[in-house]
Amino acid sequence: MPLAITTWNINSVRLRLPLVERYLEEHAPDVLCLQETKCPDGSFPTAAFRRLGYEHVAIHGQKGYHGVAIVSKRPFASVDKRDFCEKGDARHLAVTLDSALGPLELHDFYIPAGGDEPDPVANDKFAHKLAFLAELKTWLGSGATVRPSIVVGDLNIAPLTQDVWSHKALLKVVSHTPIETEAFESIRNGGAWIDVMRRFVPETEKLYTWWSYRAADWSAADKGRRLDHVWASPHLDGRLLGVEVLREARGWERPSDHVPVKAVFDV
DNA sequence: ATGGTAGGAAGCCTA
Repeated sequence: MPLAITTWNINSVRLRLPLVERYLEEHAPDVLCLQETKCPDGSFPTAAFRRLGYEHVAIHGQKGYHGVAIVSKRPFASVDKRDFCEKGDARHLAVTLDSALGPLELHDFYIPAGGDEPDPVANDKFAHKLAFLAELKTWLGSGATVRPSIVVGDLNIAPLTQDVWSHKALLKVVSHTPIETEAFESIRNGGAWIDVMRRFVPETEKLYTWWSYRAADWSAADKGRRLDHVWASPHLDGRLLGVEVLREARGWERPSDHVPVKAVFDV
C-alpha cells in the first residue's frame, strides 16, 4: 500500500493554516510532519486537521519558538519525544505506524539553525547545533535502524554541492560548512540511512527546499538550499515510490520560506 | 561587503 509522508517547515502553523489546508486538499499525503509550528500544545489547531480527515494528531510544541507536530490519516501505535541537549526545546517527535513491514518508526526533527557565525567558541547557537548533531549520531546509531524507520524534517544542513546555489559561496555559511556537512553524512552513513530525495534526483542536479525571505525576487535569484530531508532505513530499500518537492508553494500568498517535500513508500 | 525579511512575544529573540 502506498504511504505518502510530507515534511514541511511551516513557520507558524496558526498563521499559515489556510496554506496547510490547501496543501492537504490538493496533495493528500497520508501523514504530514510539521516543524516550526510556533504554537503551544493547547493552541494547536487540531480540529482543523480532523475536519480534513487527519484524525490522529501528535504534537510537541512550545510557546513562541520551534515546535513539531505529526498529523495522520493512519493511527499511531505509539508517540514519543526526546529532549535533545536537555534544553526543553520542542525539536523532536516520533510516532509508530503499522505497515506491511510491521511497526514503522517515523521521526520528525527540527535541528537548530545555528546562528550566523560558524564558530562554536564565539557562537553558542552553533555549539548547540554541533552538540545536537553529536547526540543524534549516538542516539540513531544506537538502534533506530534496527527497526524499519523514516527520519524527516528541517535538518538545517545542505550536505551536497548541488544542495546549495553556490558551493563555493556557502562554504563559510552556516548550513553548508564542512564541519556540518561531514557530521550530517557521518550520521547518515552511520545508520546506512537512504537519502530518499537523491534516489529520485541525481546528485549532479540542483535541488532546493528553502529560499530566504531576504531576497527581492526569490524565484529569479533562485539562491536556494536543500535543508529539508527524508531518510529511510535499509528495510525500505526497494519500496521507494517517489518524491515531490512543491516549489510552487514558495510562491503562495504569505508563504513559509520552506516548501513541502513529499515521499511515497510502498508499505 | 553589507543588509536584506519574517513570526512571535512583548519592549528582542530566533530564523
